[in-house]
Amino acid sequence: MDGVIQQPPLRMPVFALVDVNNFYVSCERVFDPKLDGKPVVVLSNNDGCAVARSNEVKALGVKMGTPWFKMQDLVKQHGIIGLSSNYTLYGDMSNRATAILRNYSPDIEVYSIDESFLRVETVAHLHGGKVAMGTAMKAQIRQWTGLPVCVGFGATKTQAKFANHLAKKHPEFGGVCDLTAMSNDARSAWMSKIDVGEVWGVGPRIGDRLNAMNVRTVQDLFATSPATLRAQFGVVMERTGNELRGTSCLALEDVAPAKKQIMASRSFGEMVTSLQGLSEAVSWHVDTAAAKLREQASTASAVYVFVQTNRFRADDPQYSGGTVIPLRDATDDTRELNAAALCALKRLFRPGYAYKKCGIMLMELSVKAQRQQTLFDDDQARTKSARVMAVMDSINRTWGRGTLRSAAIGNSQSWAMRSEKRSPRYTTAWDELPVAS
DNA sequence: TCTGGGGTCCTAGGACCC
DNA sequence: TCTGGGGTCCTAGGACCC
Repeated sequence: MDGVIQQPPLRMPVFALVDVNNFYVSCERVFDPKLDGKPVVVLSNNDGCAVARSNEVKALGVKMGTPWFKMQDLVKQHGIIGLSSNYTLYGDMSNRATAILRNYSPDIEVYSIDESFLRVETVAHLHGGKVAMGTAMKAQIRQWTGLPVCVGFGATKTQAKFANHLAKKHPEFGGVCDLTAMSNDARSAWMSKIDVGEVWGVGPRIGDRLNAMNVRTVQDLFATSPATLRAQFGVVMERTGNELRGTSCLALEDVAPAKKQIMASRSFGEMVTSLQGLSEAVSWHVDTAAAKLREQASTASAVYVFVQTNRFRADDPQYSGGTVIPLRDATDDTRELNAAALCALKRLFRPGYAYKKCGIMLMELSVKAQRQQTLFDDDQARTKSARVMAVMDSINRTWGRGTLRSAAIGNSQSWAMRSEKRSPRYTTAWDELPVAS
């Protein structure tokens, strides 16, 4: 009607969860089609554990986190292919998939490297409905990046997660499942078939306790009263139950909140026994974490450092320790953070141990622009520090991390992690581009 | 020989204050 | 012999997520 402002109808929220199947393995397969149909695992740093498994490997019963050396029998029997993780490649592929999703809905939360939530209630009709929209996203991501995804729709994030699980595990959905379009009977039937441990927010511990209460399936949890969940498990599980029943409690976080702490740590490729070796590794971690700190325009007021021996070698003498150094002034200067970290390390270090791992955490972060001035502030020094850091970040952005780094890190890096089976950085390094022949 | 790394939130309990 | 009540802040530990 002319002259009348039409109020949009109030719509209940609808969330979509788009998730790449076996993400790391799928990235590898995009560039090496010979991996298709073969059992493939991608290994954690140091080529330690399986962190991604192809369906063929899952079918062999290999669990997430299984150490590579413990699956050598299966590797020989079934020809499992193990690849070192290539986070540069995965990060770039993730950005490409996310860019496509942004064209479908402006309300998007990039939840992890391989999953995004979207609010779709105001845009799904543009694509002919939710399932049609999901199918279109799936096809476009496949065509433009080569990655396979599944899509789940629900009235809440927890429901969307569940719908995504159905889409992934049950071929009859064709990779796209809309829980909001199901009849109550159909929904309960599916929920009755799935283990309660699959619900988002139910981990191994709570899963066991729920089982002990005879809550075994998703439907059982659906039917458990909020009061019971509150009394037995607390507010988080109460919320999970409400979400499962369709009351949205978890909002879409379309702007990522700044991190409250930033951590960097690694196991060593070889054991480290000297203070010098540990110092180099700690400085390396400070470089990494401080770059992230500046990226989110924060400063840190404390640095935590920890060291550990190899807890899996029961016969070796064991030692682990950590300590926090508070800083007088909040800072984002790598050099100041590093000085504090090395001071902490000197306190922690005990000779005579074979160290396996160390790490640092930047804590008590605050927004740089709101930094508290202190009595002894030296503005000139601050400005100079900011310039040095800006140059360092800019060089490292262009030429790759570690191009310009603290001298404290050294060049030998005997502690560096193993990564012997890494694929090329096909999309981000000129000299590693794929070649068509 | 070989066992990942990076986060968040909640709760309970103690210290301390008035 | 009797021994308050309410509140905040901090920390450690436990649970979860990918």
